[in-house]
Amino acid sequence: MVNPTSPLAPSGGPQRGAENPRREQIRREAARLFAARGFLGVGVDEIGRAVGISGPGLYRHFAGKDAMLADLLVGISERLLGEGRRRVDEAGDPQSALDSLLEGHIDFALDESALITLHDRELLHLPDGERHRVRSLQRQYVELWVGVARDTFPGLDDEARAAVHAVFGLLNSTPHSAAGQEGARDRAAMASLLHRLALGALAAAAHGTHPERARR
Amino acid sequence: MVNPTSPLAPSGGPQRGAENPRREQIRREAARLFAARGFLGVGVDEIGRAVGISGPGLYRHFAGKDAMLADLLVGISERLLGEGRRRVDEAGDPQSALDSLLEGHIDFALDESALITLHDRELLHLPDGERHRVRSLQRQYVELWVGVARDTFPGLDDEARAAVHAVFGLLNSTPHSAAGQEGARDRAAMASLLHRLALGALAAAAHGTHPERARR
DNA sequence: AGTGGAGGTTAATGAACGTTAACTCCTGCG
DNA sequence: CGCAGGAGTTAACGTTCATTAACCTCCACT
Repeated sequence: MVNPTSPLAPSGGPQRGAENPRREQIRREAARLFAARGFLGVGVDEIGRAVGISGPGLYRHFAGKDAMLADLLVGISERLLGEGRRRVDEAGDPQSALDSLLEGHIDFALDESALITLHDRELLHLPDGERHRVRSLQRQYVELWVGVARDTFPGLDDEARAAVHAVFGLLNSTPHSAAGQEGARDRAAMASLLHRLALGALAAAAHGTHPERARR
Repeated sequence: MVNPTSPLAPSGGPQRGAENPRREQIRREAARLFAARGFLGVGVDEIGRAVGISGPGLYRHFAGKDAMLADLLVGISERLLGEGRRRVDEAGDPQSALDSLLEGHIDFALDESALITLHDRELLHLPDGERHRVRSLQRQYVELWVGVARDTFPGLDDEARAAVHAVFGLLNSTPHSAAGQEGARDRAAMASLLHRLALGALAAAAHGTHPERARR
């Protein structure tokens, strides 16, 4: 038997999901359920039912419920950081680096809102080792943004880190408004709006100690 | 015996917490624990221990664990909406109404970060009746902001609601950054930063369909 | 043909947890 | 004095739930 904690495919393989379709299916359904009712609010039987097998059958693919959550959160964090670094490397100047970071994060928030929800909601339910790993990845991602934001807006000072956190809160708000009431505004309009909101926030933070009626 | 679901003090009394010190103590500790480990992650014994009584003794003050969460979330929502309405009524023009709304929400986010965390994290664990009530209050609060935001920034269109949601995400990010790493930046600086970020975001959203290099 | 392992199944186990029962203690009051 | 009832206590109950055990069934490959 194979130890499910170390999947067969070489870790960090090329693209995620190509390794084992059943594992990927479990990931998808577990993410959806965890986002909807919380990690502790979902039973393994329910996850099993969602993928067409029942309860303990999941243990052929994951070492346990914790391991599913860990897999999801580590995956998110690695994808965000990897994509982010790639985008910054490929950008010519700080401004386009920031635009690209925004675009990437917005795409992620819009396309994988379940994962974004888990990202900062369920971190506390991870076992210690995995939690520190995810925290470390998140920290590196924040630092990547802080550097780009400082280069783009030299006015940003020690406030940069807090401003970046706030912008993440802004961008990650989509699950709250999209899952909400009105008929789904189309993706492109939402992406554009989020982009403008975030840039406006950072620009205003860099400006001075007070808004000084900067509106028109 | 008194039915704990309907507290002795007339509902909607003048100021919260004056009614029964033990009840208020339970509220405080429960909020702290729920924010730290999630509603389902905290047992009643643990809440009891935190207030110096043990486990089932809580049932003399609340009808159940659900009722504690409901009390907290309804309380938050009512305070936010009530304060918000008061501030809008007292303001002369839309711009100062928006400033006042921002100030109130920022104060709340900075001073009661545990409650802010619960506000959008644990709504799904409420029983149906209470959940609809909280949702209704939250919706009214959003509408209050949307109206003021539209008056202040006439450029805001049907995007106003999504923009307001995003600004809430921004303002409510403080638990993530404050509980985080660096030495607690002092309250005033953080409040000012959040104020500028939020105003900058809304102003940028009102501008046009694209940022057009609006930075300097 | 046969075998071994991957991927399922159901039943059992053991712990955690919310809630209730039954009982005690203290205090204010007629 | 007596007693009602608010505030706690511990013990018991019933359920839920993650995990393990034991067993089964294909299928790939020698």
